[in-house]
Amino acid sequence: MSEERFMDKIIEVCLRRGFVSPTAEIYGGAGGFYDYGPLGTLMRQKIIDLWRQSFVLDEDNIFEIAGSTMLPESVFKASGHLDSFDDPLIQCEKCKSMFKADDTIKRITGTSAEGLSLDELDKIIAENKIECPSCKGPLSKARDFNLMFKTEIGSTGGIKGYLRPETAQNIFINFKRLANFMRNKLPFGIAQMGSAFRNEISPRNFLIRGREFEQMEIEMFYDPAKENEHPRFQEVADIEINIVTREMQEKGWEKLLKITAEKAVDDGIIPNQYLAYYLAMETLLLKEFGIPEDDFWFRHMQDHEAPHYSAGNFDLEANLSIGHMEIIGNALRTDYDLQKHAKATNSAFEIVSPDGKKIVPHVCEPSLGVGRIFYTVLEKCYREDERGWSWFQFPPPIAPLEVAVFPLMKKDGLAELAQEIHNELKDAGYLSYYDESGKIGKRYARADEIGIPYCVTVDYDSLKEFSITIRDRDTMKQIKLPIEDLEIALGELMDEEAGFEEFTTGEK
RNA sequence: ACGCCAAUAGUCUAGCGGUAGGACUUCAGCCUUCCAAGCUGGAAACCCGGGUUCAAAUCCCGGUUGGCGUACCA
Repeated sequence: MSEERFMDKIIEVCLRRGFVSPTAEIYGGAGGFYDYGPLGTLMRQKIIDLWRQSFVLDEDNIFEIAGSTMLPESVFKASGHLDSFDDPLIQCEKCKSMFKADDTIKRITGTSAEGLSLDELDKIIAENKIECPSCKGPLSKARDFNLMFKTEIGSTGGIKGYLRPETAQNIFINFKRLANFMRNKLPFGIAQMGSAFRNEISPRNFLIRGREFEQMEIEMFYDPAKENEHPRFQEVADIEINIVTREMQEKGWEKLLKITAEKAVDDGIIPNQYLAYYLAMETLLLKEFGIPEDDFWFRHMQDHEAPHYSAGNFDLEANLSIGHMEIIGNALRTDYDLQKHAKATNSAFEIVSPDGKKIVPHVCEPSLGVGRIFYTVLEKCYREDERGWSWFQFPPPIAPLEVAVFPLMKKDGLAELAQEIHNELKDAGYLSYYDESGKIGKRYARADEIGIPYCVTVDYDSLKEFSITIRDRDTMKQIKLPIEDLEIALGELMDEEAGFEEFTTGEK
């Protein structure tokens, strides 16, 4: 029997407390699909909102769109996804290795087998007596191996459609309109948040690899001749980021390279300012989410690991209980996609610069996985200590519920006053939760378990002298305040303008 | 995708041919003047389909889902 995985503890809380559950569970489920429950939805939204604030709304030259998840085949023909996603595969019956059928045939016979049907491929393999390239075992029949979900558009099925395997293509195919909207002035960025779909062979590891996943993405278009003139680079120049270079990977690394964004660009470790800008921004965002800075880093992907469109990826990997997992992809897509779509539609995807030069912009793409970040937050915020129950140390800005209001007991008018305070907090915009059942200690435990940062307790002093008590989730310490100061104090605590310590030492 | 293993209330689990049991949770009430598991009562489960059998949660077959290993993850 294997011992309990850390992930199982996280999954157990997720199921029990309404964070995440499998889709279509009552019908046996559907592998690789998950539903966010009541608390999960609240926290997911906060994660998205924080990304949106710092990556989109705070920028003057970035706007967000919401594109369709279904796109016609022509898009993926042009983008290269059909070629690299839709492969006939053969598997060795003996060693179970899988190979691309056409590649294997070409290697053995020297003639191209691209675009042949499965039957034709099988025929060639049989005629040439091709065996497993690694163990000489017998090969299975060729199987279509389609990583994209395919369907037909329209009742007669005249047009093939696919669920998008990445959100990015919506932006590229809207480029002309978007460039016009952005008044044809580089640099500009288009953001998008939404679902993408990949029909994974075997989805595993909960939210880490599902068949539907959400991405928060920006396509940042810039003039390649000005790749080191990001308008706001100076604001992040001094941010220290963790890097694992290709060289470090070859030697086997133990320590992360910690380097400022500016120095990394100057030293040629990160190819340009646009990419470095986002590595710094992501570092800041993940720290805001409560992920310790030593638990994630940017790994310069080896050439063979990078996607077909990428001229260099620095993927953010997190140190999770199940190993090092890619949480964010950062790609330099160059002008690959725009050129492909321009060619396929027989048009030009260009921006005319002030000096009259025609430029096909290059693209820097930070692509953040919502579910993966969500899961990483759960793992990194999970706590077990002497208090006897598990709890989540969510940073207040992403806590699914922000404050819980309890009457010490439900008699003597305490419940009524507590309910009133709860309603006022809701009116003031807090995600407040009211609970009067059972003993107070149990209610604290319940609140801790789902990471509510502050509990407000109404006791007999509240009736006598209009005071309440705020309990801090992290320290279990309490402070007593006049009721009228509650909203302001909570505001400062939630925005992390004031620490709980300042209140307890009487500085506030 | 292949191989091995597994699936019982919301959660964790006992049972392994003949009335499905516990713990936690939850609900109603009692108790309770600040950190879960005090009392009473209630609700709640054998993954799906087929087969064997007088009788299947239990045995067999298929599927689904999950874990591990290999593979895959542009």
